[in-house]
Amino acid sequence: MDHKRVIDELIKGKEFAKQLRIHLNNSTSSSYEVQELLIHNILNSYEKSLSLLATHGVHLYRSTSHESYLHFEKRVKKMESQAPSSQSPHSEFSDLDQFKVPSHQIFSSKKKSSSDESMQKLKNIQVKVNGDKGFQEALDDGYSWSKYGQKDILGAKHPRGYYRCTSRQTQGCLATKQIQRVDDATIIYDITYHGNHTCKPSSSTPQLEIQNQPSQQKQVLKSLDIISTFKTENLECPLYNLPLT
DNA sequence: CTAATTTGACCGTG
DNA sequence: CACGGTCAAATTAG
Repeated sequence: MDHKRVIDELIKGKEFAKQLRIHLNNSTSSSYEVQELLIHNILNSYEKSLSLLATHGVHLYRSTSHESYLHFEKRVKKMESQAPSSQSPHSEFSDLDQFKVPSHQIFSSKKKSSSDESMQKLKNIQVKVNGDKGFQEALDDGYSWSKYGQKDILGAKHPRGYYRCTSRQTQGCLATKQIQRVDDATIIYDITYHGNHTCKPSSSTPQLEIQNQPSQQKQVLKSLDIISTFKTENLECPLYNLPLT
């Protein structure tokens, strides 16, 4: 249920913010990286919440770089102006019920549903990574991916890599992801997941998950190599009911 | 040798 | 028509 997910995300964000406050009040034991991680996670919670609210590809909110938090207010305004329908910029999230639209209704409200393919979920998951080890983990997140393309993106220094699940042939798994290095100084990769895996994770590397419980301190502190990897949720995808060749 | 990646062409979308 | 995503031939890795 999207309602619950949004609330979970916002709770996460709140917890991250609390942790950040603790870290800021205790500057001796707090590294810059941890602080940045917490900020990053807070923003991620917002982004996830917003993309949940912008349900089902009707409106997609994408963040493009870690600079997002530097221009956070600008971005918020932009997002608000892009936000669907009549939500006030200051609408409380406790008003979530107003966004709780049955999914079939959302689908039917889509203007051009050219094919079921356009219903595919898009998940923008920004993974911040330290060093080469982290890069490997960003590539190898529990599934096996094969690269099928690479593209230079206009403003970006680094090209974007396009990967698809290797079990596309065998299991018809249509999951896809993009990895883009965002910055030189702190090595950040923007990873966008499309669709869900219908296959099982094949790699020995377990998928990192962030639990839905509010207490995630250990998880956060553990993830200095992969600063944040969010669980690829099992959003149902109508595409997978289609016959596969 | 086969499998995976690279890379320019192609193509749809805004 | 430019940009971003995908295809597929060529090339490299295993």
